[in-house]
Amino acid sequence: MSLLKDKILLVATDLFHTRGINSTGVDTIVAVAGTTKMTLYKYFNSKEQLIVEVLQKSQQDFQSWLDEKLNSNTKKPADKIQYLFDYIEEWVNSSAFIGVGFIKASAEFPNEENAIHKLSSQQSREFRQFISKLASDANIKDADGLALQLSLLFEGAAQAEQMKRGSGAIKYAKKAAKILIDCAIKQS
Amino acid sequence: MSLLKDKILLVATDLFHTRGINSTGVDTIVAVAGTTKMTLYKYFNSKEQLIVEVLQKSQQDFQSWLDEKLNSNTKKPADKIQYLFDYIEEWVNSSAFIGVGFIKASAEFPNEENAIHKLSSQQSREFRQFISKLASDANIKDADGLALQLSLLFEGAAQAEQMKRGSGAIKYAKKAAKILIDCAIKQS
DNA sequence: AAATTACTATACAGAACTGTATATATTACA
DNA sequence: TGTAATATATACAGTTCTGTATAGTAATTT
Repeated sequence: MSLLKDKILLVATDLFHTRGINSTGVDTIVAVAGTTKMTLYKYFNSKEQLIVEVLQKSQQDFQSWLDEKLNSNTKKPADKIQYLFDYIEEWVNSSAFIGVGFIKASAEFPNEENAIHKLSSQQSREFRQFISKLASDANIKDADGLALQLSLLFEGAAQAEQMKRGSGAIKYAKKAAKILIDCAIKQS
Repeated sequence: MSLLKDKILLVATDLFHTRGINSTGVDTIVAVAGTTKMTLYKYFNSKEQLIVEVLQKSQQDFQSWLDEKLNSNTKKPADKIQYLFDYIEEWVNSSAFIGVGFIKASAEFPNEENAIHKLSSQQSREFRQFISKLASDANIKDADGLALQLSLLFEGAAQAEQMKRGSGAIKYAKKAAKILIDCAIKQS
């Protein structure tokens, strides 16, 4: 993988989050990345393709980080869901946090037929399925239902952080998550 | 209030939700509204002003509708919070529902210094305060905490509906809300 | 030394955007 | 009938946007 391609992806990710996707032109991206449009269009055949790769990389990076955190925890797999929001809180409160890509992208591309919207929607669904697996590993009966509820808290908290950085929403999301998990366990 | 101004607001609201704010030009708005740019710029001195008025009207309409629903319920004021998500569900599932304006706007204008972002953030805060009042009317101790949690569910569900219309997320948000409210009452 | 590869520099086509200028038509009212 | 207000039609200035064309530079490989 080229250094410049990485740099462009990095810069685009940051600019898309801080200024918005549609409000960020490729001219700005290459200027900040210290390269030219010719190079950008060598690695990405369109701005849409760049957006797609930014979204994919963002989600992969988050999932990898979260997987590692959950696996480095030596407790039983069935306990992982108990720690999910602790790690999400750590992630949201880290200085590197700039938002959840698929949430912003789905707002900027609301048409359900749009490729970027479809990708966002898929990423949201995959993350919910990931939570659902944690829930079923914990022998929770309505794993899908709990996963949906937790994903709402997650997306709501990310939304709140986007509106006001340092809102502290994630702290209350974590509390709510613990309550909902306890409740789901009791019914299993 | 002019009929044409109303028509422009109505059309802009719809287009902003279905195509995105930045992706909707004023030319498109006036074409769909059946008027001209000269008229649009007579009633709104800039596109930004139009966006602001669209957001304000959307939120006012929703709050009025919700207030009326809650007040037409003859039960004690202290019980209102129990019915909040029933009405939110009704609203989300209605055919008129096209999304929550301030959620989308804050995604398209992520800069916290931006006027539209500030308005979105304020509307989100005001809605949370509205829930908080319902909670304190119900003698809930940590009214602000519960209100924050419920607003996360609300915004998360609206987000989910935006990603996939008819996702059913609101049903599970309602269930989660009832659990969180019960839990908050027990601690009061 | 020649050729290939990676990148830069710059200009531009073509489209879309916000906002305005100018002139004209319609309607209401005195 | 005359005047004012309201809306239309149309053109355009000026900017920004994506994507490409063309030419040149720098480094490495054969």
